[in-house]
Amino acid sequence: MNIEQIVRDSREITEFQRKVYLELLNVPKGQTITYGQLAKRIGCKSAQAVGQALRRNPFAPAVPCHRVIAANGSLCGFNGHREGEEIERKRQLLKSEGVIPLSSL
DNA sequence: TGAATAATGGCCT
DNA sequence: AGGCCATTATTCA
Repeated sequence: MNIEQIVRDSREITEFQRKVYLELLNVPKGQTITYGQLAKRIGCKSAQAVGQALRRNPFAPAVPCHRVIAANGSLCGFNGHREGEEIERKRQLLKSEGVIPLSSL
């Protein structure tokens, strides 16, 4: 089963969060998006709401939350707020996708 | 360049 | 209704 179907079938989340996850899945690999841009895409006016949705996201490893970055191109959230070995692992994953051109170098 | 502050909008308790 | 947040833009040092 695809993650998208799981998101659509999940009623444990609000429509707003659903849009966030779907839009996030809609982001092509190797392509990053800021909270503001993602929020705007789903018709939201606040990037914080998107950040909250990702933070509360029940599909943590399923959704490519690592493709979402801050407006200044910095790795926020998974690398800026919470610290852990798994976090660095995601950072490596980002590099594998072509993200992080010369910011965290 | 980096840190701190104010404003914004939705979600949770 | 109040508080929280994985943000953003602006300002100060």
